[in-house]
Amino acid sequence: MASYNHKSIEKKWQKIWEKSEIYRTKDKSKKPKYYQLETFPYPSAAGLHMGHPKGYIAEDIHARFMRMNGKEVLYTMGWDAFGLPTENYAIKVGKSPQEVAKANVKNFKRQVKMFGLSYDWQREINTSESEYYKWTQWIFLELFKSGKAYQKLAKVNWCPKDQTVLANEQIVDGKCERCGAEVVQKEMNQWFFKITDYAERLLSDLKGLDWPEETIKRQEDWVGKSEGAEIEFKINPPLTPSPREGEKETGYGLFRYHTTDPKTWKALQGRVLEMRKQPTDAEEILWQSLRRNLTGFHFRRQHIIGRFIVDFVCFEKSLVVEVDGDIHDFQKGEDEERTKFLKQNGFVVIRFSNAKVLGNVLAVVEEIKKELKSLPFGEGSGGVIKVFTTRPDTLYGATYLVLAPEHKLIQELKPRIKNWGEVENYINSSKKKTELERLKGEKDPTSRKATEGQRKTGIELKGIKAINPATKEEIPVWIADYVLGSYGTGAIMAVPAHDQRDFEFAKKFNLPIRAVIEPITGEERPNEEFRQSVVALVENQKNGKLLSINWGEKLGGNLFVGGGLKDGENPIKCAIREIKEETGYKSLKFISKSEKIHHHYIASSKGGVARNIEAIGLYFKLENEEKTDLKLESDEDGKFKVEWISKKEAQQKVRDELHKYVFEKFILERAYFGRGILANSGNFNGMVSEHAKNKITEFAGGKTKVQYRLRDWSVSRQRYWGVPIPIIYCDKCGVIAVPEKKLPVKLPPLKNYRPKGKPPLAGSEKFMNVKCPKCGGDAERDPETLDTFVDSSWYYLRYADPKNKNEFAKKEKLEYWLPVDLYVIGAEHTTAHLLYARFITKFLHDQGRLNFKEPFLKLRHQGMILGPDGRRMSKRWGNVINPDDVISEYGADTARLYEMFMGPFEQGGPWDNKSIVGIKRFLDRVWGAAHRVEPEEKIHPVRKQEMYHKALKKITEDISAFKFNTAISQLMILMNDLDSEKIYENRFKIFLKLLAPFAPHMTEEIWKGVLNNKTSIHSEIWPKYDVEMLKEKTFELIVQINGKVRDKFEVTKNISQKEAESLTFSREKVKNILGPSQPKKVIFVPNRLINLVV
RNA sequence: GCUGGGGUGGCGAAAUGGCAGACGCGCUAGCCUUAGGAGCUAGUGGGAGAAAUCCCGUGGGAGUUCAACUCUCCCCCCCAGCACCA
Repeated sequence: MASYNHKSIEKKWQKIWEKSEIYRTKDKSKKPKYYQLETFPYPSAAGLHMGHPKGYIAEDIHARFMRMNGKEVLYTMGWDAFGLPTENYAIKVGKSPQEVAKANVKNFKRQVKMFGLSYDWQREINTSESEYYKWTQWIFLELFKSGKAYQKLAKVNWCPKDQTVLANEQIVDGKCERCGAEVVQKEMNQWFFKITDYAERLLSDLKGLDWPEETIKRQEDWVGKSEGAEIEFKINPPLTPSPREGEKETGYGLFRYHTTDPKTWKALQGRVLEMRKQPTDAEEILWQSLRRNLTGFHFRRQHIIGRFIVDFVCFEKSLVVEVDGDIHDFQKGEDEERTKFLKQNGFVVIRFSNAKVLGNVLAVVEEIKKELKSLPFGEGSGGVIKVFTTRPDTLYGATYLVLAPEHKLIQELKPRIKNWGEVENYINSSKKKTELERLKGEKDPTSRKATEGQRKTGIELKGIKAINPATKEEIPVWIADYVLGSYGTGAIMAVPAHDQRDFEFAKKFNLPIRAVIEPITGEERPNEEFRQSVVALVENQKNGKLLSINWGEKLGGNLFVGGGLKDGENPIKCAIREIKEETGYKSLKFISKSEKIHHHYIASSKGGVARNIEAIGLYFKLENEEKTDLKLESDEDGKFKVEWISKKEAQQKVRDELHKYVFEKFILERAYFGRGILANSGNFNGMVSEHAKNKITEFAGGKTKVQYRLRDWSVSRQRYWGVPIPIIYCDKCGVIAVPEKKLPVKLPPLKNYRPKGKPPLAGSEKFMNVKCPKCGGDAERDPETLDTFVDSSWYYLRYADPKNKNEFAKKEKLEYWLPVDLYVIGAEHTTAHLLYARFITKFLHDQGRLNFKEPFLKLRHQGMILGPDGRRMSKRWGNVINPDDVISEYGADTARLYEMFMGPFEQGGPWDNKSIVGIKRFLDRVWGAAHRVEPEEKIHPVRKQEMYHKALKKITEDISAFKFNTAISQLMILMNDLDSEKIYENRFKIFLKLLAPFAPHMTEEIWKGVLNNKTSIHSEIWPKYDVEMLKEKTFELIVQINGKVRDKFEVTKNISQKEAESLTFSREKVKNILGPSQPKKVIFVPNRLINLVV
C-alpha cells in the first residue's frame, strides 16, 4: 500500500471534478431545490487565513450531504469587490483599484479552490463588474422612482481619514469601523434609502424565521420599537403666528430643506411663486462658486434652503411668497419691506451687493456657509413643543421639559430667550463634547460609571415656559444633551419621580420632583385582608449600617422593621412604636417618607394568609444606641434576630419586594419606573398605569404613537471605488434618473482617485458632463458612489440568474431558487447587512418583482477561529495561520475535518497546531483500512447492525443540525470499530459515503482508485438507516440505590417492572448493599433504569 | 448600566431531568524500531485502598425531584452587542 499523497491526489480530483462539472447546478431540475448561501468574501490584499474557510467548509459538507439526499443544490461563490480597503491599499501601493481588486480576487479564488469546495463556478459574480452593478444602479433607480431613495441635508457621520460618510452601522465606539479614525459630524446633502418605512415589517416578519435567537433580538433592538404617545405642550406666552386649523401636522416647517427630489421642488414652487429667469453676472459667479465650494448641495438658480433664501438668486426684480396661505407680492424696489417680512416669518435673509460678490466671492461663500451651519434642525414648532413619551400615565408628574441642544425650536425662540449667550455657549460646547466625552471614557472606563449621576448638564431657557396640558401649570423649559435630537421629537417631558435620568437631572438642578405613581409590588392576589402599615428603614448615624430583622430563610430572610397601624395612629408613631417593640432602639430622628406602596404578599409568619397592604416607607436615623426593654408580640417571640447590616449586605439579603423598594428609594435614591396606581393626577387617581396611559393621552389632546430607533440608510459615499449613483442634475429639469437603457453608468478609470474633500469622480469632466436625458441641455452626473452594503443587499438574488443581461434575474428562476434555504454568515454581520438585505427584498416584493418577503429562511453563524494565542488572526499579531501552509502539510481533507472537529460550529476558539494530528491519524487509518477490505461478510452480527444504524442516524441528524464535531466523533467511533477486526466491503462502503462530504478527496480516491467504482462517490445516494434495526433486543439496566449507580446488567428489552425488580433483587451486589431491609420505594423507568429508595 | 451567550479533566469538548467526562489532543507505561516529533497496545477527573470497592466532583449558595451539568431563585466571573432611545 502506497502512503497517501494528499498533494497530488487532491489536485488530481479537483481537476477532474472541474472538468466533468459534477457540481454544475441545473435550473430546471425535477429534484427539489435547496439554496445554500454564504457571505461572499471581501477579497482583501492579505488573502485568506484559516479563520475564513470555516463557514465555507461547513456549507460544502452540507451541500454535498444535500446532493446525496436528492436535492438540486444551488451553492456558489462571488466577490464583494468594491470598497474602501481596496481603494486605500491601491493608493498605498500606487496601483489602480481595478488592478488591485483583480489580483485579490485571483488570489482568493486560488486559495478557496484548494479546499475542494463544490461550488458551481459558472455562477460566480463580482460586484465591481458592470454586468453586476448595472443592476445595483437599476435597484437604486427603482427606489428613487418610488420615492424610497431621496436626498436630504443631514448631519452625517464623516470619517476625516477616509474622507467619506459612514452609516450608523459602520461606526464602532465613535470610530470608523475600517480605519479607526474618530468620526465627526458634518452637514451634507445626502442620498438616503427610506428603510424606516419598513420598520414595522422588519420586526414582524422576523417571526417564523429559523434564525439564532440572538440575531433576531439584535435586529429587533436595532429597529427599536417603542409604543407611547406624542403630547403637545403649549409655549407660554404663545407664539405668533400660531398654526391654523388643520395645519398642525406640518406647522410651517413644511419646506424646510432644499432638496433635489422633484416632488419637493414642486412644493417649493408653491411657496415661492415667481422667480427671475436670467441671472446677473454676479449671481452666475456666486452660483458657480457655491457649487464648487459647498459639497453636498446641488445648487439651482433659485435656491431656498428651509427658511434661508439666498437673496441674490430669487428676487432682484420681484418675489411672490406664500406664508400660511396668504400671498405676498413684492415689487422691485420694495427690498427693505420684503426683507423685514421674510425675517419676521423666520426666513434667514442675507444680502450681498453685486460689487462684493464680484470682488471677493469666497468671502461671500464663507458667510453663506456659516449661515447654513446655523440652520435649525428637528421638528417645527407651531407654538407648541411636541414630546414623545412611553409613559403618558405620568403626565401629571412632568415638572419641566427638556429639548435637545440641536432642537430647531431654540433658533426660533432665540429672540425671546433672555440668557441667549449662555444657551449658545451650551449648544456649542455640547457639539464638541460628544467627541471629548468619548475619548475620556475610552481611557478610563470606570470614570463613566462613577460620574453617571453628576455628568448630566443642561441650561434653562429663561423667558420661555411651557404649559403642562394636564395640570395646566407653567413649567420651565431646559436644554440638555441627555436628550437626543435624532430620536422621537427631540424633546421630552421630564418626570423626575419616575425616570432615572430625569431624576438625576432634577436633583442636580433642584427641579421639582412629583410622584404620581404609587408602586405596586408583589404578586396580585385576592385581598383576604387589607391593612395600613409601615416599613421603617433605620440607619445608624455612627456607621451607616441598617437595622434589620432576620426572620430566617423559611420566613423570608432579612427585612426591615415593619408593622400595621393601630387605630388612630399615624405612620411615624407606628414606626417608632414598632422599632421600639422589636428592637428596643429609641433615639430616632425622622428624615423622610415615601409615597403609598401597594403591596401584595403571603404572610408566612402569620400562617400563609394572602395580604394586600398599603405601606408607607419611613426613613429614620438612629442618633445613639440606647435601648428600652423589649416587649414582643407573643406570636413573634424568638422567631427573629435583630441585626445591623451594611448597605451592600442589604442589597443582597433583602429579598422582599416591598422592603427592597424602600431600600432603593431611600438609600440608592432610585426613581420608580415600574407600574402602579396613579396619585396626584386629578380625575385619574386610583387608576392603574396601563389603563391610564390611553386615558391621559386622550385627555391631554395627544395621540398614541409608535417610535422606532431605526434611521434611514445613508448611502452616499464620497469615494471612488464603488457604484456610481445613476443620477443626473439638470438646471432646468432638476434631479433626473439615468434612463434604464443608458445603464450601467460605468465607473471610469481615473488618473487621480485620491479623495480631497470632494468625490474623486467630480474631477473627471468626461464623466461629469452629460446631456440631460429629458431636455437635452447641459447637465452633470452625481459624482458620489454607493455604500458597498447596497451591493451586498441583493447579491443572493443574482446567483439565481447571474448572466442575465435584461433583468437583475429572471422571474421563473427567482421563483424556483429563492428564498435562500440556508445562510451561513459571520456573527459580526448580524445588524447592517441582514437589515439592508431584508429591506431590499421587501421593497422588490412590493414592486411585484419577488414572491417572497424574507430572503433568508434559515440562518447560522460560524464562530471565529482565532490565532493560537487566542487573539484575532491578524498580521499585526503575527498569529495568522495560512491555508497554503496547512494544506501543504496536512492536505485539504485534514484541514476540513479539523476545523469542523474543533468544537461546536457557532463557537469560536484558538487554532491548535497539535490537535490537528488527531485528524491526520484518523484519515491515515481510513486509508489503511481501505487496502484491507475483504468481500462481503456472510454473517451479520446483530449488535454490529444496530451499531451501524445508530451511527448512521446520528451522523445524518448531526449534519442537518450543523453539529459537525459530534458527527465526526461518531465517524471515528465507527472507524475504531472497523479497524479492530476485519474490514468488510459492504460496511466500509457505507462508512465511506458518510465520510465523503467531510473528506471529498480521499473518499473519492478510495472509491474509484481502490474500490474500482466507475462513478463518483459524490453522486452516490446517502445511506438510509433502518428504524427496525435501531430497536435493540436488549439493553443495560442501570440499578440505582438512593439515586446512586450500584450495578448494571444486560436484560431483554421491554421487560416489566416486576421482572426487572426480581432480577435486581437477585443480584449479589444489591443484596450486599440492601442487607435484610426492603426498599421503601422503587422507581422503574422502562428500558432504562431502576432506582431503589431505601 | 441594559440585553444576549457562556462557566464541565492539563487542553478542545460530549451528555431527550436517568451511568458526567463520548471523541480528539496531551500525558504515563509497555511493544516495535538503527532511530523517532512515526506506528501499535493499555491506562489516564480528584482522593483512599493491595484489590474488590468506597468517598468527593459540572463557577458559588439555596430550592424542586426517587434522580439535576440539565429545571427555579440568588450571587460571582468571562465573552459579545448596545449604550442617556424618553
